[in-house]
Amino acid sequence: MIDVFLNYLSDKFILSEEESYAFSRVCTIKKLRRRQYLLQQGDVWQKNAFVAKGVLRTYRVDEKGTEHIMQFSIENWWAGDRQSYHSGLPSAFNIEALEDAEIVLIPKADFDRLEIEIPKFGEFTRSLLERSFIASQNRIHASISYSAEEKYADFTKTYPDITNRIPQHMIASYLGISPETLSRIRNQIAKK
Amino acid sequence: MIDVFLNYLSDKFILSEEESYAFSRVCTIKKLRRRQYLLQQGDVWQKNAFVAKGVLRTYRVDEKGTEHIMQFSIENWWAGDRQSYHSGLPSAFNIEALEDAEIVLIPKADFDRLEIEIPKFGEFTRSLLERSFIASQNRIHASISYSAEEKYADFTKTYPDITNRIPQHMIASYLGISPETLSRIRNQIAKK
DNA sequence: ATGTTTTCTTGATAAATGTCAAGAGTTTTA
DNA sequence: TAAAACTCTTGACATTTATCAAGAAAACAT
Repeated sequence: MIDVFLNYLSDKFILSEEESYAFSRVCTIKKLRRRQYLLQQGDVWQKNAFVAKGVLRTYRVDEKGTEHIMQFSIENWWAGDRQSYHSGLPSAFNIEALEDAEIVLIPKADFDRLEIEIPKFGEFTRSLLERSFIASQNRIHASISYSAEEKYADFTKTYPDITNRIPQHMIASYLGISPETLSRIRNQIAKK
Repeated sequence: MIDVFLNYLSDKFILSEEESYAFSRVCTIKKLRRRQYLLQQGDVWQKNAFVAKGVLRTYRVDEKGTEHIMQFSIENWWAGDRQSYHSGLPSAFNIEALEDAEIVLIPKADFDRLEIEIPKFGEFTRSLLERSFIASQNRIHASISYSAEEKYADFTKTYPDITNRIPQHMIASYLGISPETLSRIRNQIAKK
């Protein structure tokens, strides 16, 4: 499964054999069963997680016990909690596998070191962060501008690969609407 | 006004005199009157803008003509459009001064070069980006989890300096609620 | 200083969305 | 393979929020 990760990297920038080895040396594989947690609220997150297989959800639970999904991560995506990663404080998030999954883990210390030792890698993670930021700006725009129906249409268009792989009520949670409303929206669309 | 910018930088990392000079050489000052634009939809954004004085708003206009505010920028903050900056495509945003403002501008080419020539600066802009990303994650969390009243409480708590400096209906726009609803929420709060 | 524009409020009403509850269909688990 | 858990749908109703309209107050511009 480390191959999946090395292929991903070599697709993003030119990777020598030594560099490839430097990565493989610091990677560990974590296999998760469906419903199993990669991170639980209260734990400190000090690593980087690359999804080689499966689907994860990152979510928070509010005082009323309602879950709010911040992110889905599928193959070739990353998961984690940047806030806890940088602050060293306990995380407010849970990260859970929605399907059996295989995750490539790199400890923070190694990851941070490799970013410096392999400048192309540092540049890549920066551009990843830039794109993550832009994606989150787009999500904010959708959430303050769109109706529930428009939010759903935007989601399915932006993430077609995720749409059919996860329960509908989780898409509703991600969009900040109730599962019943989403069900009715889909019913409306089907009638058209 | 470049002093304000140089003070800001030297507060963030140790800045030698030569480095200080390197920055001042590439900066230009743009004075904006209230209502004047720093960026208009359709223009390509290829610079970095630091607010030395005043308040800016970054917003989009939808098909119905409704404005949606993505960001406010006050003294010691940055403004711009990262998407246009990196893609070279026309911006979907407008950036407008809400008060007379003074902006320090650095062309993209110079900025990108200084990030490399002065590694501490590159690290700083990266950490700025990390913090911007975390802030936008928090905004997403608020927007999918909170009621209109909670969103307003969260805003005033997170940005007390902005709250009293801009018209209420613009906070409503930023939060994705109608100005009437925000007015009623404030009325409720006042009664308690 | 005064006319103009902007901002905020309030009421009446409409529309969107949420909540609760029940049931059918599906998938998972033991 | 049967029971349990989960998922989705639908109806009835409640609540939240938006819209439209009008007027008062405040800020701005000449």
